[in-house]
Amino acid sequence: MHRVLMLAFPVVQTLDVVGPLEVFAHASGLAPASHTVPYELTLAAPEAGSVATSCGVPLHASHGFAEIADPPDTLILAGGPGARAAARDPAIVDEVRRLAERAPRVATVCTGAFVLAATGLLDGRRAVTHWAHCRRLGERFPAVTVDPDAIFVVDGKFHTSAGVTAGIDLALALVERDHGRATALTIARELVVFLKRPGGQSQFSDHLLADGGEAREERFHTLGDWMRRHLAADLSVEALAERAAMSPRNFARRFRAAMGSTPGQYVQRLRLDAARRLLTGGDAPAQEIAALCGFGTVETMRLAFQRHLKIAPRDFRARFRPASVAPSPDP
DNA sequence: GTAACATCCCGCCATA
DNA sequence: AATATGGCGGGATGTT
Repeated sequence: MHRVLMLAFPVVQTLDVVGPLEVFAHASGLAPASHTVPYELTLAAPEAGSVATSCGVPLHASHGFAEIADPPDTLILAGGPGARAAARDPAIVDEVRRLAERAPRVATVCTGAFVLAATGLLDGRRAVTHWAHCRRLGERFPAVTVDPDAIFVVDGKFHTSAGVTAGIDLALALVERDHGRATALTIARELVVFLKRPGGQSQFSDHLLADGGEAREERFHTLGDWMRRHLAADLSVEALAERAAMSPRNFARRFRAAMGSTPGQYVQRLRLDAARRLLTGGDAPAQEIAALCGFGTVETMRLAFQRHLKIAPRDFRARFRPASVAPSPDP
């Protein structure tokens, strides 16, 4: 059993936390062996109560770092709003160093690189972080060589990655090393389609986590959280604007600036996300799933799947259902 | 597959 | 003067 531990500072529902974890979670679901699961996932945060496990992957949440006795096989440091602050907290940095020194493999996503750099373990090594923070990383940690153009950088056992999609790429690379190219490609096929438009240009790109969202735009992130839990509600721009006490025009504009995608795109993504989890995670009828996720009809859901994933919900369920539930997997 | 219909969302500009 | 906001038009996109 390969243990993967992700540390987040703190956990919010951001893609740099969920994305890489989902890669490993799907790898677990695709395990051909019947008894062993290739990855055991744990998510931890420095403050009790800040762990969110609602992202649809099986997580064993633990609070605080000090109680984690044994270093994992792979240690991942997530980025996000609190990462740069965590890098200034000596207690947190000490705990991270203790784990990172002994873990055979260490990876960072986005601004998670700041925490790793603060431990001193990156001194004399090459690294990368989110493009908007590369300069700051180099200034704050002069002993680290920052490569601003890289998507992800591997130096010894240390892996650093740029933005959100880069974190997913990095996780895929680790899975590929562990289980081969075929497994990694199968996972990529499922995940990557969510991040690309049919034409190939990036739809939900790195600036989802761009700097602006550190505290000033907190309201949009909490709204996004509410939306995730109320997919069947009216999530039109007009309704959301009213909830945020803004005019529709201004709401749409500022939502885009804060979240990196337009309200409509964001809603669509949340609904597809929830639907594909319900499809692969249980056997509820499509009609029920469509209703739960806020698709007016099963036909609407079908079109949305077809448009964004190039596959019908029925086929999606058949293809990605975990091995333990599948009738008979064919090679 | 098509068509009618609804909603989204971005540029432009006036206003605060 | 400079910036944020709100209304409008209408092509693009999504829904039924």
